[in-house]
Amino acid sequence: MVDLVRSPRMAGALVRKARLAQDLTQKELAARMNVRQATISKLESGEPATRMAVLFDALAALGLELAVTARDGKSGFQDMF
Amino acid sequence: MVDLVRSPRMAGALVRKARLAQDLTQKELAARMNVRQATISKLESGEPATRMAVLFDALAALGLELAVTARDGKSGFQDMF
DNA sequence: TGCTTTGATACGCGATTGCGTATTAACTTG
DNA sequence: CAAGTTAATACGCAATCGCGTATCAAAGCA
Repeated sequence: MVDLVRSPRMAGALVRKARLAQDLTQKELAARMNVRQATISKLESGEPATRMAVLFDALAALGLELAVTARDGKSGFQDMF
Repeated sequence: MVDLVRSPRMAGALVRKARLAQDLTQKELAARMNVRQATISKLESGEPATRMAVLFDALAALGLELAVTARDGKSGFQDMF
């Protein structure tokens, strides 16, 4: 299951999905990142003005990371093999 | 060549690399995204407080997108095959 | 040697962030 | 049912965004 992330909304949805999959509350995730629960709430809601750092911190706290791919798949992951 | 993006700095470096690979100036990329050249400059410098939307817009303007992967590679792209 | 292009940086501005703290609605559960 | 949990939302605050506009050094080129 590869999740594409093309927008703040998709990023928020993904963070929420990953958080729930790991049985974490917003408060617990927030604690790991040293941010407030309210910040997680906004991040998950897809707030476009959320700071980039918050997203990366959340992904790191969830054991995830992002990889860049070309939109048409013409390059990028090809090079893995 | 798989580019991992784990931080604002990596994101900035990647945007710059992709932009230059496409022979674009900061001004041209900025025009495509309807932001100022100065905003691109800050994005590429790795400013952590840059808005998420700016990053996604830049990637879209460059024909790129992000895919989520687990940090240990235990899941995610495995599912592609 | 100029002239242009590129990218970093600045000022004032309005908007919005995340913070600390707190409240509240919707659930869950004993 | 009462108590607790979870997540959305709010207020005042300091900080910083991106905007419009602009400047300037470095580099490229005529």
